[in-house]
Amino acid sequence: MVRRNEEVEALLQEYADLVLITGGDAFKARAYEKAARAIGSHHADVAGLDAEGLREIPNVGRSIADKVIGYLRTGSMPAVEDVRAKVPAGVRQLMAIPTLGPRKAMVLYQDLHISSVPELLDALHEERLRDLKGFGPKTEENILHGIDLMRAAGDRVPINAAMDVAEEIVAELSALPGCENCGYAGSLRRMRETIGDVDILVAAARSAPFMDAFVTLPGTAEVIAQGTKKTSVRTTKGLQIDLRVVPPDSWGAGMQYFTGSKAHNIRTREMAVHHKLKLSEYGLFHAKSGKKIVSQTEEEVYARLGLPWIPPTLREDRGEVAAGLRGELPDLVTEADIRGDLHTHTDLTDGLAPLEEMVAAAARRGLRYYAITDHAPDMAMQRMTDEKALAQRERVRELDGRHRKMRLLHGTELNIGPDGAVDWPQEFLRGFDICVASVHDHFRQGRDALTRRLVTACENPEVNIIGHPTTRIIGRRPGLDMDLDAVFAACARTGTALEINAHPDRLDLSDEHILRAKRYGVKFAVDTDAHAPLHLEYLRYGVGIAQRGWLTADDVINTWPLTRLRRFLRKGGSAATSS
DNA sequence: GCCGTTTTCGGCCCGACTGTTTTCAGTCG
Repeated sequence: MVRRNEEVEALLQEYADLVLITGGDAFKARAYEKAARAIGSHHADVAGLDAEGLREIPNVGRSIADKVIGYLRTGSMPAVEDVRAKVPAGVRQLMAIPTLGPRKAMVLYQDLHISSVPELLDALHEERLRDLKGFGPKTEENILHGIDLMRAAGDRVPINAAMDVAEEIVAELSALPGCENCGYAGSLRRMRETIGDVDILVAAARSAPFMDAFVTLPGTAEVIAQGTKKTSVRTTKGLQIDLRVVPPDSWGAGMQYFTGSKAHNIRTREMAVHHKLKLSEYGLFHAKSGKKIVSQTEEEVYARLGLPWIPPTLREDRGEVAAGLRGELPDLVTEADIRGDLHTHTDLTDGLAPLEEMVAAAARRGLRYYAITDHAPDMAMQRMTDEKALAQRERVRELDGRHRKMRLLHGTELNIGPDGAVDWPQEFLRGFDICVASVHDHFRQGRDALTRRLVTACENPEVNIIGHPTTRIIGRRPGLDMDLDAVFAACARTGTALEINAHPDRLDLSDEHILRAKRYGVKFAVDTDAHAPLHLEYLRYGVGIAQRGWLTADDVINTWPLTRLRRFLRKGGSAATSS
């Protein structure tokens, strides 16, 4: 079963938002936010905890523990229901618009009775916001821009949300008698950064039992269509899921077809036509006789077209077919290749778990090395100091060696200031094993200044990795406007790696940027940026994006043995060219 | 509402930026 933590997290976060919208105590809202975050990233399923167990989660006290227990028992939380009755759900949706917070959302609702994004757009076009206190022309512009950003993300969901649902359904359907094969296909299998709808494929002689089970799964809000070959539902969270059942011997052709992409399928079908064949979801057939040739596995289908099996993450019609024909498909990096995580946090700054817990979780995942990179002092809210960093280093050195197979690196995530300088003087930086450097503020400096800023950071001899290089937040904040080619060139020249941040809301760099950067000879680091042990699992999404960027293990520094990695970390050493 | 080598009350991640004001509220990280 899916953990109930996410649903409890969402509920507590909603309550926190509603407290703010209704002008309640900001500290109380903050308390609920912190509890929501802690529960969402707690390792154990809250459904299995009693009040005492819940209170062991940091930032969960008596009041919230009791509310959660009540909710898990009855399916409702009265405090939330009360405040929901006062504020329409749409008002909270307004807060999803960047630059629109709880106060402005409340003003819009109270003064203009606006409680949805379309109503807000109408009001904007009718210039009804002009008279509101605190709303000027720039506010209008920012709101319009924010709505555009949200629209661009459309109804797509982050990949981890889709993955959780898909894996749950695959597990359920796989357990049914008669299931020969079951898996997810579509953009999820291709590891796109966001997912529009989830495609599940089953191979079975009879489809009815699967269709019946599918529509009655918990979480199904609406059955959009139900047939013998295809059934579609919408979940309570609004995600559409299509289930297709194919005959057992059509499994391979079905997976190939439903995995896509559309452009890749057009390319492969053209090749079939060229060979006087016809490719469909049921198999590869002789065009004239209609006689089936192959259909059981993807490998067979590709082989009959003269191609090696093409990894799903490459199936975007970006040259994978031509590369396959030439026998030049890259040997893609896999999750198993990753030996270490080079960007992680603890509760010394904004992480949720103590150093010891993060390290233990990393060791359990079988990592061979692990870097702790808490925030640096220039991010004022994190309250980092020299003393804290040094004390942490001492603790890291003590812990190092306790996990026999995993070495620890002590690092930091520096802030790249407006001029490209970072938090600490060089001498202090030299004490770290590894330095990630990231942009956390001044996002709108202008293209030239931003480019110079990143290039300057690369040129710092102590900076090893540029963290979340564009700083985009998917669906919320566009990437920095800078000359990426200049930055990529600077990384290659200085021996600075670019991060592929695996957090599902970031996935930064994106696949297209990776493809571009690789041409400069840049090296990459696939990191989780974990703020809790559970986040270490995000690695798979980072690896997915790396694969979509055609990266091999050699391109990714945290697949390397530690000795080679250490050489790379001494910038100017020869590691970047040797292998 | 949570929390405690400043403890059971009184703090709570702090500072900067933006856009609106004309001294500051709201938003963000």
